[in-house]
Amino acid sequence: MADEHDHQSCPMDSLLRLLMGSWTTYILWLLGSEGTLRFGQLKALMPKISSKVLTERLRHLERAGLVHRDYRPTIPPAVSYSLTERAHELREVLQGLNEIALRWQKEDEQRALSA
Amino acid sequence: MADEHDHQSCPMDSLLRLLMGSWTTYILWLLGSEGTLRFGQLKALMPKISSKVLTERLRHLERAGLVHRDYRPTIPPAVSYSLTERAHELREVLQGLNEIALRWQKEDEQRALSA
DNA sequence: CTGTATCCGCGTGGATACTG
DNA sequence: CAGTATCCACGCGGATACAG
Repeated sequence: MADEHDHQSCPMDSLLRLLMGSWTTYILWLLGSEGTLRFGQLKALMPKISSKVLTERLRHLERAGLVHRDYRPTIPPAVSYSLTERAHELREVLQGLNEIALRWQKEDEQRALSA
Repeated sequence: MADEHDHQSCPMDSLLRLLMGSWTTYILWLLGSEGTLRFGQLKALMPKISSKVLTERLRHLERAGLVHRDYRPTIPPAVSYSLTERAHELREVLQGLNEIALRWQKEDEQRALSA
C-alpha cells in the first residue's frame, strides 16, 4: 500500500468506499441478524430509504460478492437477499472496528465528564 | 447497532466516515511507516493533495484522537504530526481489512482468468 | 412486488490565490 | 512554512413518478 499513491486503486480503499455508502453497514447488519430477507422486507426495516438507493447498495454489495441475490420469476416476482461467505469474513473484522468505536466513545464521554 | 436505526449516529459508521475521507487512510499509513512528519513533508509525499484538504483531514484525525499535532511557534513555524496510541490500535484492525481486500482481489483475478 | 427513470439540492474535493 | 479564503464542478443521496 505504501507504494500505492493513487488511493483510488487501493483495494482496502475501495472496500472502505463500498462500506461507507449510506445504509451499507446497516444492510449487512440486518441480513446478518435477520437472515435472508426479501427486497420489501429490507425496505420495511429501513423506512427512510428509497427504492433507488436500496437497489443501488444491493447491486454494489452483489458485485463485491458480499450479497447473494435470489430471483424467482413468479408473478409477482420474489427476490431475496442473503450474505455470502465473504460477508461473514468481513463481519468479524467489522466487529473489531465496532468494538473499538464503542470503546473510544465511552472513553471520550469519561473525559468529557471529568473536564 | 441493531437498535440504532439512524446510521448517522452509529459510532462505527462515523469512524468509517472518517476513514473514508479521501487520503485519510494514506495519511495514517504514511505517519505509521515514516513516523513523525511535518506538514510540508506530508504534502510532498502526496503530490496531488491540496493544502486545504490535507489540513482538513489532519484536523478531523486530530479531533478523533488519532493524530497528535505538535506546533512550534518559531519563525517560520514548524508543525509536525504523529500517530497517537489510538491510531495504533486502529492500524491492527485496518491491517485485517487490508489483508481481506487483497485476498479477495486475488480470488477475483483468479476467477476472471479461468472464465 | 421489485425495481427503473428523472430531477434536484447539497456536501465534498480540487484549484487557485493569499497571509502571519 | 503552514496554513486560510474563495470559488467551482461533480457526484451522491433523497424524492417522486412510473413500469414489468
